[in-house]
Amino acid sequence: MGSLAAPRVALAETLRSGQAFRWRESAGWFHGVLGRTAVKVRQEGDRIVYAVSNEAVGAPELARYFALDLDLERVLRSIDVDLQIHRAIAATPGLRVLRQDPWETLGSFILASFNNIRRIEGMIERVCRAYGDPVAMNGMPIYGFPPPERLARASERALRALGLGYRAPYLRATARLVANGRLPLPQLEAVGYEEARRALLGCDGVGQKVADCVALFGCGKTEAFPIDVWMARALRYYFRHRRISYGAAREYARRHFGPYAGYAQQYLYHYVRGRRSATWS
DNA sequence: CGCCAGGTGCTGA
DNA sequence: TCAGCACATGGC
Repeated sequence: MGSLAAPRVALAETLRSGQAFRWRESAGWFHGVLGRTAVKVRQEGDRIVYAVSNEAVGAPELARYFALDLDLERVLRSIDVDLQIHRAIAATPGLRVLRQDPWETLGSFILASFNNIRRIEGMIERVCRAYGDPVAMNGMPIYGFPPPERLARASERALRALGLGYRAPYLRATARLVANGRLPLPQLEAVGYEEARRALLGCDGVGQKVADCVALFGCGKTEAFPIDVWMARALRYYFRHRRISYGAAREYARRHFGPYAGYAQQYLYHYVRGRRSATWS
């Protein structure tokens, strides 16, 4: 058991904000897996208390995962540029953008397309149980996200049997691309947003939105601004009835919010989704 | 039951 | 470049 300083973090909202799909809440703890390590976390005021199944994950790894090195106050000041985002920040001031494993993020968001979060969680859970490595903590079995080599060898039929639907061949094809080294995922953190985005767009089942999600949540590109149906609703605040292409909206957002547009995106997403039946005329 | 979900790929203008 | 369409599945 350990703990680390996490000033003004909103742990539960962050883990439930649709960027990670594997955290489960039970008896006051959030249980998850980082690599081959089972992890449970809980917020106590300005600290994150944690326990791990092995020493591969400790305070440095968790600080990185939760982006605790980032000065959130400064980031929020930089994106707080209009009334809508101001309200979104005020609603959940400790929301954070996680730094997740690029492969798990890529595979997960391929499954997430044109889907709902509840079902996404179930699909990923079944993929992990079928192909992932088991890790255990307190006798509770948890399975890690399968390495690309494992999914590259899975048959489309077997993946479909897990309820992945038409996304099964996409996941398999992209796993092959990564396993063959033709998509150098670990290198994408070091290149610029545009280059990372271009590389990701070469994957089967990856369009603009998924590429932006992976760039933001898995490659550290804080300027990435993924636009799903909820974000399209939030963007009506800026565009009203005007029809606007994905690319034009994304570029507007990057100019409007700056280098941390991705944080603005996460705040707006969480805010709009929380008011799902609100009147945005 | 019908509608919706953190969209993508393909086609035809 | 862009609109229109099919696509699996299950939650609500």
